[in-house]
Amino acid sequence: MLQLRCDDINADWKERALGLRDAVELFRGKWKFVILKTLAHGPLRFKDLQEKLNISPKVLTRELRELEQNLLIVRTIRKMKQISVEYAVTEYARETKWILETLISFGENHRKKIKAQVKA
Amino acid sequence: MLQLRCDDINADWKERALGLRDAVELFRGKWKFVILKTLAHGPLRFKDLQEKLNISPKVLTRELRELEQNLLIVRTIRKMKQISVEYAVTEYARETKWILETLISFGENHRKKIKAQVKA
DNA sequence: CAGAATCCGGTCAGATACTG
DNA sequence: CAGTATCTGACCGGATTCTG
Repeated sequence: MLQLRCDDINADWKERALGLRDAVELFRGKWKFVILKTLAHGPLRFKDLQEKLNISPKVLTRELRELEQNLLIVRTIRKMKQISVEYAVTEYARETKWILETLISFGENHRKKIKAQVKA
Repeated sequence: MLQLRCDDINADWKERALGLRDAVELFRGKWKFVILKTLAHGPLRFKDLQEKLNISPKVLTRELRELEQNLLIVRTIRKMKQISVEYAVTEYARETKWILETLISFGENHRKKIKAQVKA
């Protein structure tokens, strides 16, 4: 929790900034969106993801953990001859699709605007 | 531009991921939202911002530059006895308010969901 | 005043090698 | 197979000092 000073009349939106950060962090970084999209076609194992995305195991592990903690994917272990771990998107992840779409279209428009400005 | 492999049927959303990144980066970090909110009350000089936010000059400079490049603020130099540089939010910044609000409320809901899950 | 330069500790993405 | 361990180099936020 951020410590606020007495003369700080902005306490309310400093709290709101935390909500913003949560949302931003959720889809931040190079991989989260890509992983979600890849799993949208159907569940995949660790190895499959690694090969499809060309990502190092350490990074993949961390990204998967974060997505799991945010309830966007589920991790299920299958005891075969060889251990197999399957990752799948959750219903909640599908419910978040709208905000992803919102962000993407906003981002694309924004990019256009910046480009136009640079030329002008 | 990302290089895509032949077997890659996902070229379209790899491009869309760029839009997402633009949007996410726009309000990322510790300061951008706070600066925008602070300037929403009216233009301020570098020094004012520095004192209000208790931020180091290097970081403040970088954040202001990024916001300026993204057309969210404008920088105007006033030649007084002492040089004075004023920063103000743009109309475009006001137009982006809706997406900030969207992200914030989504983030707050998400936070609640995660907390509830942890307890359960 | 507005910032640039420098130094710092921490985190991040990635490559690589190794383990149960 | 599904990761962990280790090391790297880049970047981030910050403190401090210096300059036009």
